[in-house]
Amino acid sequence: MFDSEFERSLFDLRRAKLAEIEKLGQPAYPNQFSASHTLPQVREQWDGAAAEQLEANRVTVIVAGRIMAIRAQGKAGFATLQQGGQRLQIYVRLDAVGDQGFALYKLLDLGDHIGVSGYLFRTRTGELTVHVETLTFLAKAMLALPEKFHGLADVELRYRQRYVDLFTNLDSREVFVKRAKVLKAMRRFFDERGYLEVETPMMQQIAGGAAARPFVTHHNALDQDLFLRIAPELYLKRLVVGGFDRVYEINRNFRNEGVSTQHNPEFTMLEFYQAYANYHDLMDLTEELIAFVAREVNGTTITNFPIPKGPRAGEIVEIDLGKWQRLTMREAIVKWWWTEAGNPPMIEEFSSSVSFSRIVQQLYNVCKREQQAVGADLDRRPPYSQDVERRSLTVPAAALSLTLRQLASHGDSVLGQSIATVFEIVAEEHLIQPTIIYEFPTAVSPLSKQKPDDPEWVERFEFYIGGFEVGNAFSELNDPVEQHKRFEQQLTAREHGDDEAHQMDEDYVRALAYGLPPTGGEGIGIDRLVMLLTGSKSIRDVILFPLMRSREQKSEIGNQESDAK
RNA sequence: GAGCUCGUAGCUCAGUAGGUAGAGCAACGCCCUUUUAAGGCGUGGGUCCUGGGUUCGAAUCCCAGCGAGCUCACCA
Repeated sequence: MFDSEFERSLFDLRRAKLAEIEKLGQPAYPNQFSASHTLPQVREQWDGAAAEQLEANRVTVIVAGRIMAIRAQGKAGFATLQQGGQRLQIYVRLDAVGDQGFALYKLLDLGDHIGVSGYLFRTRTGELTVHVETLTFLAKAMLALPEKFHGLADVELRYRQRYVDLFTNLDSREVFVKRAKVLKAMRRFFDERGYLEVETPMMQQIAGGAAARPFVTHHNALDQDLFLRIAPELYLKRLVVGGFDRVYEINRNFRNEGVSTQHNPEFTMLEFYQAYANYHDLMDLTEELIAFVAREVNGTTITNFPIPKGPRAGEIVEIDLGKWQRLTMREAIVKWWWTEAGNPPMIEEFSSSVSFSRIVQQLYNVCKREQQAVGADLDRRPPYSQDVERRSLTVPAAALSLTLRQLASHGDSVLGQSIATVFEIVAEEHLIQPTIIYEFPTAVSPLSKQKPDDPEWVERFEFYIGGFEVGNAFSELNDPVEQHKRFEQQLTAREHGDDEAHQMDEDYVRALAYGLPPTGGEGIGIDRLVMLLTGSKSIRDVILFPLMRSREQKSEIGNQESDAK
């Protein structure tokens, strides 16, 4: 518990002060305090009250809070209490609180919790202040608070000791208040539209519904391995089969992958399903939902957001969550086609691996030329921010080169994957303003329904904001025979080394065999949406306790107990 | 998994032509009855992330490790 001798001796000192406080007749750890107002209530009600008004009609309040600043001044003194994210100053003077009360005041430290009763007034400088008449000790801070002006700035400490971050950095607290509002707004949105909120298994025997590697755990009594879910999708659709036409679930998914400013191994996802709807209905619903949540949380659809990745990383852009554009994946590739690569591809060229190879080759040639122009030593890719002009071509070059080889050896079976790769390379960085990208290759969408007129493409869309994907939706594949076939294709991919390929789920296919009505379903990354709405540049800033590598624990408090006697 | 950057007092940070460490806040003592990053006088507090190496001498230079941030890869 203690990081140093400094902390250990401070702890001892505070214990001694606690003993002194008890001698004054105040319990060291009282178990209750009845306040008349919270600090936010006091501020709301009397922030506008003038000094004369408070003098004429004396207002007595009983409030509690944590001491965030304390300034003793001889036989009087001030302190600033904090509660509910707000602050209120108190004024303590010997002739008002008496010897015992003032003795207690002198034993108080930064971080202590106290209760006071007294009347409101304004100081010379006009600050609303409680003129204290009685002081009640509530709990002691046994450790030193961070520096009062800068707060806790070390990001590692802010994540590991979030409890300190939350009361020292009120901006941090505000993010999580907003996060709660996001969840509340979403529930309201779906509840009002007749969706049923449900909870499906987090521990699953087959981790399905997404392409990702799962965490494995074990049930002792059943002696059976289980997976933490990577998505609730397959269970939610079973519920639609069961007759719950509209369901949603907001809960954690777990994916055994790296961490980044947009990824945490456990993250919160909203998934919802609506019978008799298709992906076009969901596009409308998505635009409505995001704008609704933005207005509920921020009062506006405008948000200022620091772009977290890509060539414009760090740039703060104004995003209007009420204004959307829609493009097919193929249209997006054409729209953001590199001008250096010549004329953009024609739609027909996406339909065979031979013609698509030529498209990929054109992009790859640009990378080669640029690399040669910059210099042959460009094996290592310069950071985006230092070389925006060059479009930082080594990584795209590597991906494009791999794609070319795959197309050459596997032909049409990797066409879908290749198109998705090209989309990410040319288009993703441009998707700052809300954009729906629809029509995905069937090969990368094992759970989506094909377009009636073109079985190589599915009725699926993803939406992008701020340069990253926020949600994913599709018309659900409800043909059990086709679903079984898609699972088998995934198994083949798995055998070829794709350990993120979907597993076979026979029971899910059986559920479909009972008849899933035409259904649209969608998943939205809540953490990312919260980032957008709070202007946070890292997902860790919107997760209370992000995953951190474990650290050695130091001496325990129990040891200190015995030492202190 | 890779690259770049960082790690000095409880906190926020100084300190490189290599000479065994400083400031502010916090703490402790004293003064001060309208202050607010209160003020004044005084005091204590550091395995300079860890382990090696170079050197007469390392917070500083080199190597390895640990932790973190960022960028990238993977994904939502």
